[in-house]
Amino acid sequence: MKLATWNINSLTVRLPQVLDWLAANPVDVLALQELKLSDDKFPHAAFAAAGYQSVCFGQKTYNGVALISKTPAHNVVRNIPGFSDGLARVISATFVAETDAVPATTDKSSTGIRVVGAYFPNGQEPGSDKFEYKLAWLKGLRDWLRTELVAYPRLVLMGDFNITFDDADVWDPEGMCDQIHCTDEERYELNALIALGLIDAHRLFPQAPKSYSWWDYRDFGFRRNHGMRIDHILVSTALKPQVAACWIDKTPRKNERPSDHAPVVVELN
DNA sequence: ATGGCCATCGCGGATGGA
Repeated sequence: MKLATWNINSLTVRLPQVLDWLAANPVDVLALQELKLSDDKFPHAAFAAAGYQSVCFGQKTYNGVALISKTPAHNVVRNIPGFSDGLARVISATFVAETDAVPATTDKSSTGIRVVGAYFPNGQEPGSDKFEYKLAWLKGLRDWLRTELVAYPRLVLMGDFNITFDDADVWDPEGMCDQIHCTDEERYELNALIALGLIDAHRLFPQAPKSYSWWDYRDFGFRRNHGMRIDHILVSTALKPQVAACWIDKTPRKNERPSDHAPVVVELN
């Protein structure tokens, strides 16, 4: 089973690139972030024509998330139950791989994989109202995931986290020290998610140094590899033995009018 | 360097992103 996450920074602009990428990289589930469109504008038909189903949680202009999949999404949940949020940031569902097809009556929590696709708040600047919202949202996510992991031991949390783990995820650690995505408060919350029983799939494998998932549009950021690794795939401890590979696909960042983020992919046996 | 780029809304320039 292959899963991927990609912040596409407007599905209206990037739909052709997403379809091209899926054609070249068939995956079982693709989590998208920053759709920047409302549900009534979501291109279900275009994905269906490419052989994919889709469930979305859209929002006009900002945010918006979706799960694109080969097999149906079961038990779809939008946002974080228990955390009041007016923004469309999280969509979750259970998926059973085509090869693992089971009768419809079977409990999918035992054979399927629970996928949580999330667009974490940016936070803008430490100390700002948006930063406080980011920390509150992270706490809400953590409290909810603690019980989700009990209900769904086979769980993948993936998306645009807008947080780096440490200096290895940052092209300019000195310049970004205590800046947004790199503060101790954000990293504390990220490690608190890890402490729930989640593992960074990227670091289960040897990776090229300076592997990033986002590069600033300004100042030739991609060409100079001035980036950060802020898009992550975390797998639950129960899934860890099945993780076969994890990589960042920089190819679409070389497109014309690219998203500033690259897709991250994980392969499960 | 109070910046650079990009998307949105909407038609100028502010806001948000990261």
